[in-house]
Amino acid sequence: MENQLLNKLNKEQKKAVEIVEGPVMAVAGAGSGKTSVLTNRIAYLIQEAGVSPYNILAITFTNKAANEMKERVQKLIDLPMDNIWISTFHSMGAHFLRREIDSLDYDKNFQIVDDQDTLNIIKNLMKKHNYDLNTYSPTIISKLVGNLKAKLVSINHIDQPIRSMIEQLYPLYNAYLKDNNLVDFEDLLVLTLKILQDFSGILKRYQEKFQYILVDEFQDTNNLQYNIIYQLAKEHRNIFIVGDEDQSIYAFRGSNVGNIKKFAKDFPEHKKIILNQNYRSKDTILKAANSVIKNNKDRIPKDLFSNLGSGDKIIHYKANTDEEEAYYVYEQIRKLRRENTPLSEIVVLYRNNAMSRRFEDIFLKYNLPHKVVGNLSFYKRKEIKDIIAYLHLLINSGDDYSFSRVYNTPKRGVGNVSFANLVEYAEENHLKLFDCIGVNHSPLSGKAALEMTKFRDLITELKQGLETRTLLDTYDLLLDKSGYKEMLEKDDSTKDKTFQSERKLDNLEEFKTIILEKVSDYERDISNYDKLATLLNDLVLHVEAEDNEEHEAVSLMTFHSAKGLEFDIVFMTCLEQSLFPAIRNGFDAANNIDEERRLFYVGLTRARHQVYLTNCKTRFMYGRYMDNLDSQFIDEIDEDYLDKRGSNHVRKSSFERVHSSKNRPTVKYASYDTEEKQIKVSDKVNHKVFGRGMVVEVKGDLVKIAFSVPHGVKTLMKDHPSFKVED
DNA sequence: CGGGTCAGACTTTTT
DNA sequence: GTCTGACCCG
Repeated sequence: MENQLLNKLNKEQKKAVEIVEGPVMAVAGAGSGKTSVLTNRIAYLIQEAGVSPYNILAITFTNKAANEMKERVQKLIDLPMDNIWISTFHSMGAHFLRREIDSLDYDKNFQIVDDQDTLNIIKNLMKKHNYDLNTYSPTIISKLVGNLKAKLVSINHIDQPIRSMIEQLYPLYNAYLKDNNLVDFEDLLVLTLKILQDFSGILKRYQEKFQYILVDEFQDTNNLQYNIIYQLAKEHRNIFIVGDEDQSIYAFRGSNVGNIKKFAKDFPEHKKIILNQNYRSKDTILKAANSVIKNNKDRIPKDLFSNLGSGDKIIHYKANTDEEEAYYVYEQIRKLRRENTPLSEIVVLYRNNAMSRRFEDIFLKYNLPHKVVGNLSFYKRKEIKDIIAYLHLLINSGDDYSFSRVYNTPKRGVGNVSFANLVEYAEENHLKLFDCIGVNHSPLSGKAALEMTKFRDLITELKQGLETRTLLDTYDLLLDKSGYKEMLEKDDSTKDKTFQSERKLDNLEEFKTIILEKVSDYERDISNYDKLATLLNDLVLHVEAEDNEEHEAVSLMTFHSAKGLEFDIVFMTCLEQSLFPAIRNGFDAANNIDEERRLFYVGLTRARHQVYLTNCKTRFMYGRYMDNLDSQFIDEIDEDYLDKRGSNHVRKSSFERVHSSKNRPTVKYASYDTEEKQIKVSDKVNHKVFGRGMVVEVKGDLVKIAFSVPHGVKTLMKDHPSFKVED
């Protein structure tokens, strides 16, 4: 049967689904139906080719994508697919290690630590070994350690004196992890690869298991991930990769577009399929996007096209101030809403999270429903991490890392001195911290000893009662008896604090929902202990509980988080040189610009119907005013596809193109200012330092401006860049 | 030991 | 402008 799995696909897409055997590389442009291809291919493998789900490994970039893919495949076929592995690299690593890590002499119940934990561990190690935290930034050190581990950088490339300190610290860090049975995010990949490389028996087993491998977003894989895939696929060679070099936006965290070329070399017999018919955007948008992306060097030319009609030009609006920019966006959205565009089909994109505030303020002020996507993760909040640490202690009281996090949260009157004594005692006697409480010759005395004993008894009690209570009851009891809840409830010294405490209490309540949702996914007949252990494991990997709130609201997010999404209307905001492209002092400028350009391209290609580009002349940010040039990317869009609006159009002739070779941060005043407005009495101005004021006198080149208290009347040069006349 | 104050930072992000 | 973290003092 020429079946349903294929009949909605075009010729190239069909090919990508039907070639079952051997390596296949699909170059899939934005909006070319990549997800359909992947899901249909998995369904095809199972239903048509008769491959067992057990033999399939599909790797996606995020957990969200993995869940979506599972759902979509399940909709396509009737067969059960419980034992299929559709996951991210990291959760795959976690699964794999749970089964195989004992070959490296770790315990199978290892705990995964996240970046924040890593940073804390490194900070503590640095303190312990008397490194000055001001001379060496723990953040940078932990980044370097991570890079070192992922083999992104060799120790030889690190300059002295940091190099020798890392040479000392790196082994200590690894030893700390291993001693405490901890595994960091990097380890999930590093150790997986190590096992695959060092234990041929294990490798063979997994090669046999994963006879069919699919990898999404291949341009975002790093070298470690590539090698894992290579090891698994090199025998059966049924590997299917999808990628688009133009959408590679994660080089800053180690992804390597070069892996696409590497694949071509390692699997020379591969078939290549190019998907460049776009089913998302109007043609004007695609042409604009093509005109921008073609400026990238070392790129295989590829133009997207669509049959969805040409559509309207891209609108560029340049405002005077950031506030005005946000207001413009609001006004346009209001207009769109009147024309019946659903708010959920509108997105506002910005380069970094700090830029969301202006839009939030205005939207809030005018009551426009909106949601800010992906700011700070729920799981990174202090109260959540604390409570998770408590739960870890219930699983394993010898978890010194969790112990140090919460032994004195809430305050139990156990300070640094007592804790240091405890640590020393534990080290001398080769004991876990928890087991040093209440022993003979205890290192603790007085209040500290008493409080720690209570703490120990609480954990022990809850641990023993784990199977006799429901997990929720245990959780409630924990919040209650640990004093954590009380700490937040009584915390009312200032109004602001009360508000924050309430939010924290809310979050802790919300955590119950997560427990319920996650646990309901697990098999019924496993013990509470196992449920809790699995839950904690899932949480570190940020396996999100489903978000069911499909509010009718405008989305606000960074360009990065928009990847993989699509909207009718896209606002690309804050498009100013040095903000986007974001220019970071010094390194690797040329490559950076290319990556920034890809990010811009990703932004454009999110839109189905209409793109708005906005920016402003003077932006107030980080407590400073700055005047930047227009983003060079606006200028790279072919003029035919651009509609310039607002009183501040940039005249192209005077537009100073900023080439990558001379990219200095342009926190200076734009040279292409619009038609000179003659300043006159009663004009309102906005001054960098003095704020708003009004012109009271014009005399030759000088003006007198009245500012509000405490500044008063100032005499200034007429066209001094420190102030602007407001419209 | 804990609260209060002041200096410094401040892309992007998933796991 | 806002948050975090180091440090000082009661």
